[in-house]
Amino acid sequence: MVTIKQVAQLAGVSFKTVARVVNKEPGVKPHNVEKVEAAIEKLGYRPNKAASLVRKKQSDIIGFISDEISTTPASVAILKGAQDMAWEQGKTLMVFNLDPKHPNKDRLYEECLQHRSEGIIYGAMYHQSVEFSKLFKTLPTVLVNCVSTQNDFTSIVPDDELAGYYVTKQLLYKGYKRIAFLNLNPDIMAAQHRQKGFLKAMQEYGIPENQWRIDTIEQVIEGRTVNIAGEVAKQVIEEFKPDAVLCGKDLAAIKVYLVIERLGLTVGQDIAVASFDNWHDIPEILEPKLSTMALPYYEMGRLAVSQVLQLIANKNTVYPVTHHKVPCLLFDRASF
Amino acid sequence: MVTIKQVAQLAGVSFKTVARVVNKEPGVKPHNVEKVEAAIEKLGYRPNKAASLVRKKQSDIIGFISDEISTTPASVAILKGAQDMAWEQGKTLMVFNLDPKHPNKDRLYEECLQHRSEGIIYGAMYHQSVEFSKLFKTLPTVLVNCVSTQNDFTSIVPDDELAGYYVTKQLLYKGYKRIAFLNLNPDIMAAQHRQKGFLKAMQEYGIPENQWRIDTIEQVIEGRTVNIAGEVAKQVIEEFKPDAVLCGKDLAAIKVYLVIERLGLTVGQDIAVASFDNWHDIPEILEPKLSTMALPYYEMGRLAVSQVLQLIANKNTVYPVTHHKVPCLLFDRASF
DNA sequence: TTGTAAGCGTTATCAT
DNA sequence: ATGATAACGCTTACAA
Repeated sequence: MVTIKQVAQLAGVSFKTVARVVNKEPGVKPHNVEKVEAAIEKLGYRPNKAASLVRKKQSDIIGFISDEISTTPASVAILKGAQDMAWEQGKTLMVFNLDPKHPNKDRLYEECLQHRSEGIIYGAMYHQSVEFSKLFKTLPTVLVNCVSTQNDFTSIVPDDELAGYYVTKQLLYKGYKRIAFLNLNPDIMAAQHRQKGFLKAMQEYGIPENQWRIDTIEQVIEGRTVNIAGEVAKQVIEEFKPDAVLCGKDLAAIKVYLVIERLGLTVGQDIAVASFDNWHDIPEILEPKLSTMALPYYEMGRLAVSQVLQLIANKNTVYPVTHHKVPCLLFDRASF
Repeated sequence: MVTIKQVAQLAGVSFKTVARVVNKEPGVKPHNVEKVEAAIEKLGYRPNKAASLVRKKQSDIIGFISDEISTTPASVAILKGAQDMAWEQGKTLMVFNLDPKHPNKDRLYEECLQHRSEGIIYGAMYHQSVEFSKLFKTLPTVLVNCVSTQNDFTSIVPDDELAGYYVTKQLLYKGYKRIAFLNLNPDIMAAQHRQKGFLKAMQEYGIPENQWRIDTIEQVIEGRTVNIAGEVAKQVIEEFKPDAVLCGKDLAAIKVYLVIERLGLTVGQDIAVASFDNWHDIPEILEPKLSTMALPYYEMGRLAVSQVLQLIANKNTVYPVTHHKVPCLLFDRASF
C-alpha cells in the first residue's frame, strides 16, 4: 500500500505537506497542492484510517450488535436507518450479528471495543426486555427495539400502546362496534402494550365487554413460536361475528384475508381488517389494500445513532437514562 | 484507553511479555501469565486492532457494499450468510449500503480501501448486470447476485435457469399439462433465465405451444416497477384455464391464491401453484402451504466470502475469473 | 524465558 | 508556508 511518504517523495515535498493537503489544512501553496494531488492520483494513495486512529483518538466507528435483527425483514429497516444516519454524521457502522445458536452479546461487544468503537447500539428483533452484563456499561450504549431488564440504558422502542390505542380508536370512530383483536404472543411486550392501548380505547368509547374480544395468534410450544392465526381467525369470525378484526401483524393478516374469503365474505365490506407492521409490499399486495399501523423502524434506527452520538458527546457529564417511544403511523388504505 | 504498557507496569513485566500473553505466543512462565492476565482483567485492557493493523499488514476486514440489499428482505440472507462465514474465518465484515438517491459505488469502495479492507463483496438486490469502474480492480472483488457488464469479476448468482427448468419439470412430472408462467419483469436476468429453463422443460416433455403460456406480472412505468399480478392472474386463469400456475415470486403467489379463491376454486386441487423465493414465512402461511423454489441467498453469501478469501490468498497469481451458479432447492409443500 | 529497539503510517508539536 | 521530530499502540527482529 502507498504511504504518505511515497507521495511526498514523488511530489518533492515533505510528508507533512502531503498530510496537510490530505486533511485539507490551510496554508499550502496552490502550486504544491497541485503537485501533491497529482502524486496522490498517480500512486492511488488512500489515507490509512487505522494509522490515523492510532494517533488521534477518534475511530468514528459505532458498533451495531443485532440480535438476529438483520435477518428479520421487518426490522432490517432499523439497520438501514442507523446506517443512513451514521453516514450523514461521518461515522461508520460496524455491524455484528448474534449467532442464534450461541448468542454471546459480550463477545461481540469485545469485538467493538477492540475496534475502538465510540459507542454501541444493540438492536433486538422484537420489542422485548433483555438482560445485559456490566460490560455494556463500558461504552455509551443505546438499545433499539428493546429495553434492559434493569431499565438502565437509553432505549428506543415503538410506542406500541399508543399504536394500539390509535388504531382501535380509528376503528371505533369509523363506526365498527364488535372488534376482535388477534394479538401476538402475550409474552412479548409489544402485545402487552398494544392490548393496553386497545383496552383504553374501548373504555374511552364505553364499549361493553361482550362487544370485543382478544385472542392470541401465536402459541409457544417448546420454545418455538407457532402461528395459529388461521384457526383462531376462523373460529373467532364464525363464533363472535366481529365487524372488524385487528390483527397483530401483516403476515397474519394475509391468513385473515384468506379465511374471510373462504367464508364467502368480503374484506372491507363485511369485515374490516386492520393490522400492525406495514411490512414491505404485503399491505399493497392484498386486495383491498391493508390499512396497518407502521412500525417506525427506520426512524428508530436513525434516532439510535443520534442518541448514541449525543451520549458520546456528553461522555463525561452524568446523564439521566432516557427512554424513547417512537410513535407509529397509520397507513390508511382500504381494509377498513 | 488502557495500553499494553500500563498492563506491563501493573503486572511488573515488560510490555513484550504482555504482548506474548495477549497473542497466545508460547514461552511465558505460567506465573507471569497469571500476573499479566490479572492485570488485564483489572484494567479492562483490550488490544487495539487499529494499532495492530498498522504494523502487521492484515486488517482481517472484508468490505461488503450493497446495492440496497440489506433493505430487501428477500436477500438479507446474503448478508447473513456472508457475515456468518466471515465470522467463522476470523474476518470482520464491514457493511456499506448504497444510497439509492445518490448511488456512488466508488465512494464506498474508497471507504473500504481506507479501512484497508482485504477484499470486497458487492451484493445486488436482484440478479442483474452491473457496470463497474476500474477502481473495483484495486482489491480482490466478488459480485453476488449480479454479474458485471464486462464479465470481468468473479460472480455468484442463483442458477435461475436450472431453477426454472427443475420446477417446470416437477410440474410436468406430476401430470400438470397446461401451465401458465407468470414471470417477473422480462428485463431482469432472473426472469430471462427462468424462462429459458421453463421452455427447455416444455420442449423436453414435448408440450405443444398452445398448452403453455408466459405472461409478465410486472410492468415498468416511468422507471417504477408496478405489480400487476392480480389482474394478470385473473385474466390468465379465466381465459387460458391452466391446471398449474408458476409464479415469479412468493409475494405474487399471495395474489394468485386470492384470485383463485375468489373464482371459487381451490389451490392445490383445481389449480396448482408453484413459485420462486421461499421468502421468509410466506410459503408457510398460505393454505395450502406454497411449494416454491428457494433462492439460495444464504449460501451465496457464504460462498462470496469464501471466494473472496481465496482471491486474497492467491493475490499474486493471476487467476481466471470464475462464475458460480448456485443451485436452487424446491421446497415441496402442498400447493402442487 | 524475557526484554530492547526499531518500525508501521499516521497526527501533534514546535521550529524554521 | 514548510519541515523535522516525537508520539500513538502495537508487531517484528534480535539480543540477553
